[in-house]
Formats: sequence, C-alpha cells, structure tokens
Amino acid sequence: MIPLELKESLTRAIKRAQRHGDLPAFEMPEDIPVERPKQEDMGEYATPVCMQLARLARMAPIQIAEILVRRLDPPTFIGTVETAHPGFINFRLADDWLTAQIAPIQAAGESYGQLDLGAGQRVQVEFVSANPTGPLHMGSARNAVLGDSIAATLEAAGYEVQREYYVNNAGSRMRLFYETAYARYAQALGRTEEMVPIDGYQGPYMIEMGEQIAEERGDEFLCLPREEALQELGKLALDRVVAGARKDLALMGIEYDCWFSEQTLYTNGQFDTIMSLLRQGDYLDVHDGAVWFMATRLGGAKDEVVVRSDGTPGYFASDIAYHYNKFVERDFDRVIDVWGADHQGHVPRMHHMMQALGLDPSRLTLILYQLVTLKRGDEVVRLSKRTGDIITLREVIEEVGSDAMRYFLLSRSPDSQMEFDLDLAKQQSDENPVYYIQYAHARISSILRHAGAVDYGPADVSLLQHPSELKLLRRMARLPEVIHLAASQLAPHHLTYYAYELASDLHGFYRDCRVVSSEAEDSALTAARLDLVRACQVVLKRVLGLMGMNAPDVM
RNA sequence: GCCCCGGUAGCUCAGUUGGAUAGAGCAACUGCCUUCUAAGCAGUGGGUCCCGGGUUCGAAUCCUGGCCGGGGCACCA
Repeated sequence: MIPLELKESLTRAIKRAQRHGDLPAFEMPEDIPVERPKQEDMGEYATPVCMQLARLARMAPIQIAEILVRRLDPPTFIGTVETAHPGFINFRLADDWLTAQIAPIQAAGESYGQLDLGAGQRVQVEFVSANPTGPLHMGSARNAVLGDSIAATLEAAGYEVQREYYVNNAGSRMRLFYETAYARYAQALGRTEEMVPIDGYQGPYMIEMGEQIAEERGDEFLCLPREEALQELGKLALDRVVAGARKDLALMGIEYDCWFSEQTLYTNGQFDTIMSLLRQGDYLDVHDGAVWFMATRLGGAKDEVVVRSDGTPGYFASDIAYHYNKFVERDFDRVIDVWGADHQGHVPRMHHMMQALGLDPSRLTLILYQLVTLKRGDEVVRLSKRTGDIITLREVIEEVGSDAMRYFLLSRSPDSQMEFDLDLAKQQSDENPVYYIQYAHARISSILRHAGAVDYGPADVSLLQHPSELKLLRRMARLPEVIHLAASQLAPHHLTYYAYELASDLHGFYRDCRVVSSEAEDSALTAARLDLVRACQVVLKRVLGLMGMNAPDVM
C-alpha cells in the first residue's frame, strides 16, 4: 500500500542523510507518519515528520524537509515531491501511474482493493442475535447493517469470515414465549379461558401465529398433555420466528453461514466442560445457593452468577460456553460480537471469562453501537416487544427500502447515537445520498449503452490529462486504503463517505469530459474514457457491494 | 454515587488515532437542460469544535475538573 512504501522511502532518506552528514545522528522515530493533506493542492500524501525530527536534529523543520527531499529516492508512483512550511513534505501521485491503474482495476473486477491484512485468519462475526420471541424490530437494524458490512470489509481485507446468528433458545424467556404461543393457539380454537401470561408477549403477531398454527395443525396440540403440548408447539413457534428473521434479513441481502442454537451448548457438553474448567481454575464459588464466577479474582468489580439457586444456568453461563465453543472447539482466530450499547456492562466480564478459560482476551472484540432513536416527525417511537408496541424491521424496509436504510444506518460511527426519522427518510428519498451514489453507477451504464458495440480502436490512456479525469483516478486508487482503514478500525462508515466522494468525482468528470465523441479523430480518447468509466464502475460496484447496496444499471 | 458513549455550521454527522486556512450532506439563496440520464453541475452565506485548566513546536483530537444528552450498574436477557 502506498503510505507504507512512503514510510520506507522516508526512513531510507533519513538514514542516507545521516550517513552523508546532512543530519546528525539520532534514533529513528518508531513510526514515520504519512497522512492525507487537508487541501487538494497540497498533494495526495504528506508527512509532518520533520517537525518531530527538529528537536532530535536541533535544526529547523523546513531545513530538514529540504534535506530529506534531496536524499529521497521516491517510489515510482510518486510524481512530485515538495516541501511546505512549517516543515511538511508533500507527495503527488504521478499522472502516468494513475492512468496505468485502469487496466489492473478492470482486471481485478470484484476483487479490486483486496488486501492481505488478515493473512487468511479465520474470524467470526456474530451479529443481530435478537431474542427469538417475535419479529425483528428496528432496534436490530443497525446491528444487522454494521455486522454485515464489517464482515464484508474483513473479507476484503483478507480474512476468512464466518457470519453467525446466535439463537437464544435456552433462556427463561423461552418459557413465557411457549406459554404465550400456546395460549394464542388455544384461543384461536375457541379456548378463551387460556390466557397469555402477565409477563408474556402481547403483540398481535402472536395472535396471528396462533391462528395460523391452529389452521394448519388443527387441535392436535390440545389433545396432548399440557407440558408436552407446550414443548411441541413452542418449538414450532420458535422455528417460525427464526425463519421470519432469516427472511427479513434476506430482504436486506444478509445471509448467515451459521444459525447457532444456544440449546446445543447444553446438549453437546460445552456447558459441562466450561464448568469443570472453571472449577479447576478455582474460579467458581457457591453461596446463597447459587454458583458464582469469581470475576473479582481477575480484577472485576463484582462476581457473577453462573448457575442460579434454582439450579438453572443463567445467561452468562451460556455466554461462557458459547465462547468456549467459538474459540476452542471451532478454533476461530478472532471473534467479533456486535452488541447494542445496552449490553455495555457485560464487556468486562467477557474479558474476565476469556482469561479464566486461558484465552487471550484480545482475540475477542465487542463492537458496541449506540442505540437508535426512532422518530416519526417530532414524535419519538418507543419500542417494546412485550407490550407489542413495535416497529418491525420489515415495515421499515418496505417503507424506505433496503438500500436507503443500510446507507443511513451505516453512515454514522457506531459510537454516535442517532435518530432515524421515518417521515424524513421517506420524504427525502429523492434527495438522499443513496440515489446520488447509485446514480453514478447507472450513469456509467448509460454511457456504455450509448457507446454500444462500436469499435473505437485502441485506447491511449495517456490522453487522460484533464483535471477531472485525474481527480477521478486518484479517488479510484484510494479504495484499498479505505478498506484498510475500515477493516482495521472495524468502522464501515468510512465506506459511505468514500462512496459519496467517488460518485461526486464521477459526476464532475461527466460534466467536464464528453466520453463518447462522434468525431473520428477523437476515437483514441473516446476509447480511453470508456476504459476509465468502466474501471470507475468496477470501483463503485465494489464499494456498494461492501455496504450491501445494489448497483443499478438504470434509474 | 460509580462505569461506558456522545457534545463540531440552523439540522444530521465526518474528521484516517497530535499536524497546514476545521469538512460533507440536508435546509436557505443564485445560476445551468437542443448533445452520453438535471436522481446532475457550478456558486453564495453559515463556526466560542459544550465550558474551565493542563501537557508541547502544534490540541476538535491526549490528561484533569465541571455542564448537558443517551446507556448501564439483578440469581432478566
């Protein structure tokens, strides 16, 4: 990657200057910073390193900059190198290098920007994992969008990624869910004396599901002993909810590699394994009738209940067994869990759990995103699954579309709390950035259609010298860096900004440069520009793909 | 009370881990369609980077003390 090569180049220049006596001897800084200048006319890359060296060398920064430029043997992709006050060195990419990128970008196609940052490491991204007690609501949308794009970005960065959904089918909530399902089913068959539990799920979707099951299966569950009926019917209802989640996520183009059942942690022995491991490590304590994980032994603020006094394992027990399964049984190098900020309190105990299992805590990353406030105009929409007052994910997808929803939810950093105004999202749908970006892609398709099958002869990319052409090329060449940034920070919102800027450069180019010329003497230029827009389309499609958005040919 | 995340243009938010004159989109205003899609382009206005103090060549960014908003501190998940 370009910044890395510049660092190496600069390091060599410093050493060379020292060897020749231009600079005094001093210890090389750990890192040579290479950044992007704020203003376009300063070039594409810059280093402020001379300011840092000024003290070590006891010289003026600008003087050091001039020495380094003289001793620099810049990489071939660099066109010009300049110094600037108070001590910057600015680099500009060479025009002929830029135009030479068109062919490799086209050749790379869908894999343009592919990095080897992950070196094939296996990483699991677990996301959404909402309780399977009803349809997915808007609260899960940000989780879904973040998780899927983080996964895609890591793939692009050279990791082998597995997408996983954790089905919480073993908790105490399940019992209530089963009883609710049973009551609604029985009610649908006229048993009005069956009541939904007070803490049960009041939503209309449960009524609907009860009716559907009653219609399809008749009264067969009423004929079973109650406990058996609860289990059988409950399982059926659970499967329906999970299938519904799968369908909703598929509407956003999200497909999982694995739907992991919490229940299997208990039937396949992982729970027993971690209990004996923790016991061996002397991390367990029994008091007040419950079994506790002694997080305080590892610096935690308080101990945590693993097995309740009624003998049932708690949520944390499943978490430990689940992560043992991920790291030890399935041997992932890294695991990323995407959680809402309401789970932030669990972060310390997860690290303590890793330590207790003898695993390096840095292999587990917990992405916490701030919750989304849903609004309709000025009104805040409260979300509660149990009162049934929910806005479902599906409703919003149908209202604003998958692409718009993904773009909006992705475009803010996970740390920022955000408002999602349903009215505004609808109202702005023609003026929103989603269409601006997609239009750039469609616009290129349109140009290519217009060019048709005419043979313009060989392309001479050296004819691409217009500032708008070069600006576009500079942006296209940046994608690998953006992927690097998004992958290393696990921050896919950088993709949205890049995509917008790329689209903007394409639109500017379109204004300034006519692609398909009818003049015979322009054919070499036309061929070159067609190559340019084809390559640009590859980049647009690639970044849209990483964001999980469609790249339409017609709008 | 303690812990986590925010506070940047009228609004919604970026700011590449400490660099140059703090950016973008919406909203407002002014222009541009007879040629590859005007879902586009060009331009204008808009700032106490929440408030003190500190660290250094240099702070929106780091440390510290406040203020405001959100979330969390269960044998719930």
